[in-house]
Amino acid sequence: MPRYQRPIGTRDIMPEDQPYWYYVRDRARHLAELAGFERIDVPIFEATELFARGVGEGTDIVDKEMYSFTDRGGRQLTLRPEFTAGVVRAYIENGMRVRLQPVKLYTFGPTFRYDRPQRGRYRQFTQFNVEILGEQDPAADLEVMLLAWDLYASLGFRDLAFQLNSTGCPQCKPGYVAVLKEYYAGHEDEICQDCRRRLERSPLRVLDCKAKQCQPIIAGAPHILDHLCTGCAEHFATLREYLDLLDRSYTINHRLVRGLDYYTKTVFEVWAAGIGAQSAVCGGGRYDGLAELLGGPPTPGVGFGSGLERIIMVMKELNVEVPPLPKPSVFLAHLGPEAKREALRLVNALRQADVGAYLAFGERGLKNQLREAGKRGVRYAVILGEDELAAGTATVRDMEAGEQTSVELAWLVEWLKARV
RNA sequence: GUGGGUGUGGCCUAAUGGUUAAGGCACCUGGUUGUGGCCCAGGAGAUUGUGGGUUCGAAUCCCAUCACUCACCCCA
Repeated sequence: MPRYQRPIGTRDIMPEDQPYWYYVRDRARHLAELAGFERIDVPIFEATELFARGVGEGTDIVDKEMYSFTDRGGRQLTLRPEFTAGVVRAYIENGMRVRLQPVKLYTFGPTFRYDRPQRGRYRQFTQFNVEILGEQDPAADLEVMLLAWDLYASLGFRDLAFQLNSTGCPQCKPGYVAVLKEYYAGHEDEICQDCRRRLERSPLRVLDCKAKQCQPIIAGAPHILDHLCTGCAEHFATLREYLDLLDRSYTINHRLVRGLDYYTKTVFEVWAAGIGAQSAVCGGGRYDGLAELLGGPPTPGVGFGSGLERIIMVMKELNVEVPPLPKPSVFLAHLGPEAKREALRLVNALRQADVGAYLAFGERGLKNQLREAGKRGVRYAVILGEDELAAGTATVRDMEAGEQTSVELAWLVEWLKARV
């Protein structure tokens, strides 16, 4: 056992996995920019208070999953458990309300939750995050959902399953909560311990309880969609109409309530197989009250976060191929001190000409150097020895064909550039 | 935070409680002087996660601990 190990729930992303990461980030970036989203980067840590308020006391994230610490100046800070609170903070702090509205932002980065790790869940994970701030049009909800959809589709996901619900707004949510509580009052002794607690702290969460005994109760529970105010009902109906218009199928999920406090109206998740017991690769929704809650001007917002580790896990499950990362296709072998000097000059000239090249280190036999060239997977091995130097040439070996040709040193860079 | 499973060279795997912990992949060297891959030969690499205990004797049994893993809660 090595003396030092990764902290629990963290991972090393090895070179052989990097092609997935490059590809996914590139696709996400491309699609976001196509839709007019601009990149923003916010700090990895923020004031603890921001998340406590923004995400909400009483949520699991705030109650037991935050990586919090006190810095040397006595400030209470927390590694971000999600992006939205920080992005909204940046919107307010940088006075982005004076910009052309809405402001459409995307970002990537590590995110932290102190959870017990399992398949598809890590303490440090990576999110792709998208937000539209300053727009209440259901078309904004649609845009955000389309981006998620198109990203997964372009990454090779099949049978996309969108789960959709509305959680109402401060106008209608309390009324529904009252109805729900009343309904549950009649089943007090049939539900699980956790749900009894949930009824007090965050009543909507009883709806996604997984305990067996609670299932029949949930099945008979009133639907929030039947209790939305006119505004929320219209918003939801319009969003559905738009989704239908664009042929994006979704499932109305009355039990989808999401774990964070700030959601209003639209909530959605994207489910996928292959990520262990978790099902969501993406979760998001509308949060019209969040900016105000954080001390900013009233600003409607909608967005989502998507976990890249889970995306990549699904891609591997589906055997999605990703393009390989570029690497040199030339290897410079040399025999003798004079040849090594020439190799040094050449490797530099090649790279200046934008031709990737490996240099053989040390002083070794040709056999040894060619073996390395083979293992590095290059197309051409350039051999510089006494004979070549005397003739002012290099021997270029095509490693695939096994054929060699003599090329004048003066032309070598050009010769290789034309072929790689 | 709760529960189950698992820890043997870099990776994968073997070893009825009984010699010096075995093999494969990968790695290194060589198979004559300047030619890779295939093949052959050889080499290096492990105080069996750690710490205790039982035993004449422990990779193997027991306890603890750490880690990994799967699941619950919840989420990405």
